[in-house]
Amino acid sequence: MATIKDVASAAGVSVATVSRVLNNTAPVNEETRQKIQQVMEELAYQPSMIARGMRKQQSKVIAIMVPSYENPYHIKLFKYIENYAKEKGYRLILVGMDEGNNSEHESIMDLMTRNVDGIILCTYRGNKYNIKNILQLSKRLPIIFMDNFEFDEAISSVVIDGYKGMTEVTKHLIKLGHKAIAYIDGSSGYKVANERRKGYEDCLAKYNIPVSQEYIYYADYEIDAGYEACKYFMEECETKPTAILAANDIMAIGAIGYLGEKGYRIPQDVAVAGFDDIYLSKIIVPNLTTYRQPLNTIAEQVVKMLIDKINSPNSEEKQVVIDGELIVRGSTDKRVKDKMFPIN
Amino acid sequence: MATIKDVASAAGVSVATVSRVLNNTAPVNEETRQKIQQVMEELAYQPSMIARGMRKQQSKVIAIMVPSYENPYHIKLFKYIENYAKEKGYRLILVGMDEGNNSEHESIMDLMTRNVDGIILCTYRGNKYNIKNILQLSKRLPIIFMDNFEFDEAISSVVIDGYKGMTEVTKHLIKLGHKAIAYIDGSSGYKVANERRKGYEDCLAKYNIPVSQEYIYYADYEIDAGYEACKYFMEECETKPTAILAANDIMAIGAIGYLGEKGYRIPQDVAVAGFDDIYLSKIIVPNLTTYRQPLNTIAEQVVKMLIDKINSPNSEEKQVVIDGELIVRGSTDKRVKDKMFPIN
DNA sequence: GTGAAAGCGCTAACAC
DNA sequence: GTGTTAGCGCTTTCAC
Repeated sequence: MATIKDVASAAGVSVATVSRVLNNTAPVNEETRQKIQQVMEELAYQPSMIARGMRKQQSKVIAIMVPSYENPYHIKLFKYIENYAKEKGYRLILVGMDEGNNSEHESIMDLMTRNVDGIILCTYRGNKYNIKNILQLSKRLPIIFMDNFEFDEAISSVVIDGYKGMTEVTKHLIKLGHKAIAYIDGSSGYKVANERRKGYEDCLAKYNIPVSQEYIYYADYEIDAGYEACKYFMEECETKPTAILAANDIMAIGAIGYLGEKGYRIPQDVAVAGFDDIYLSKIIVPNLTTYRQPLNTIAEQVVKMLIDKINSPNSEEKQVVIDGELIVRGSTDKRVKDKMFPIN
Repeated sequence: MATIKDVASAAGVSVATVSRVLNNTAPVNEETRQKIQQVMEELAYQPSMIARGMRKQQSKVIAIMVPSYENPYHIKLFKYIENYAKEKGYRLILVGMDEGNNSEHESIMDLMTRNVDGIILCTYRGNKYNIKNILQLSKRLPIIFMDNFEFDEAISSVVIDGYKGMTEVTKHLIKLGHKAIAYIDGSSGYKVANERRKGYEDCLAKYNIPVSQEYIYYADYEIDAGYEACKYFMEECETKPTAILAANDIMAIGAIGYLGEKGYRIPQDVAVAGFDDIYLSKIIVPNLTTYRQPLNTIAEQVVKMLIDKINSPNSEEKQVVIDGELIVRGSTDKRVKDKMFPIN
């Protein structure tokens, strides 16, 4: 790779001048500029982002940390965020937290040694001690949380309104006549999961349906857990539920897998609903009723907030809550026909 | 972030000595070493990878370029490769080529400005002109191709034996009694796609089944195309096929989506098979017959080859071909029962 | 309008 | 066994 020095000497000017035309940072004689540009062409010169970053102490890259690569929800989110970030001149790097034993804290430190300008933290699953640590880090490195876990201190976050969303889905099930509605919880103990479950519980209560602990299975957002949860409901519960609601789509799909294997009809025997609206919801048969997260809006918002924070580190922290939308499909309402195409 | 200079002055030594204990590059007095390590602890010092990379002209990061983020196949591959790379001290960055109009060439240039040490090119879809360009780049930056497109020159690549694989799947269908077997092609024109299709064609020929152009639909590896292809076969072909074979799983799943919508029974009315064995194959009902790519082996191989190439840039290029395995499931053989769990 | 030079954080000669 | 120094490729004062 040609360096700025190569360009300078080939053009018979100093590196400073080359830098000036590169960055439009000071007026340069038109002729000289032409000459320099021409040389840059010839040498196929590309400025080293590394050197530039080192000098300016910023890299124009941001990282997004997700719990795992397996859930299409996060991959899709990554894609949207990458698009918005690109528009603003930032590259994105994806960090999955499922493999190895790296804690969020370690990963963030690692990212800092690579000069990332900011981080989008998509799920925090560490312990209380680590939370303190991360909050500490967030004083030095802009971080936007997408997990609204309970804090003493204010942090910047953008989340969907899980309480409201789950209330809507539950209501939908109740309106359909269900009373025995089981719930597959997410990673219990964190606010996102708690909020969603509370939406379910409060909605039941509102319609005078008792909330039974037997009908709540504490899982981890993964597909296999959805399968296991459903197995538990159908094989262990005194009265089998007529509807199963999961804290995310992927677990709902696990549940559908179990029901399919055992020959239950969906939704006639058991209705199933999820949360997220990943594309699998339209692939699975029957199509999955769910609560759509407007990923595009979320992505736009989160990128905007992060970049604002990068540009003015001392601006105050703010919380943004975004609304989703109930999507009714065949897994709860048999009148709705499956319609896969187009998927996107 | 504390710098090496901070550590040095806090420990009362020179930066060189600190660097020595950091890299174990020369003997250091035990007491001094202790002192330095203690100071590093206190300051939570982490060496800047950027500065180190700048100095050593290498970043310890490799990039993997994939056609899109939508196909779980590539995401899974990314995950495996990331694991092996991590073992060797490399970080991975993921670059999807589907959005925006960046060519492979531009993306590679961009990556070079960020000092990536090597690239895994998972699919090449540019034109002939660009191929020359990329081959040129591969002289300066180690690249391993996972697409075995036709070249004059030798390049390093690791690919699965698509010809053999597709032959096996086709044979399986024929053994089941099918004669009207339609084929959904991948991105036609590239060797991977051509090889797979040829496997299908040659196998038909071997069993004296005429190869009909009507039964070949040229698609693009995406799910929607699989749906469209199937629609074409079932609505336009004079004699409807009794089996549909797709160049990858995601298209097979698109086809299943169409068949499901229209009420065809699988495999009784139409059998469907794919290629890859992504996890969706076990989620879809009925489970998909496919040809399993041993991603773990592939990942290990590709990382090894890339790192070898990084370490000795002038070693000769080599091609590695890996075998897969036919996986028979309910989408072709109704005796095989669906079994989703565990998914991984 | 342009050049010389310092410096971002690190490693590696080279000297002692 | 340790310190001094040059330099990776760039940006940015500060002179002129």
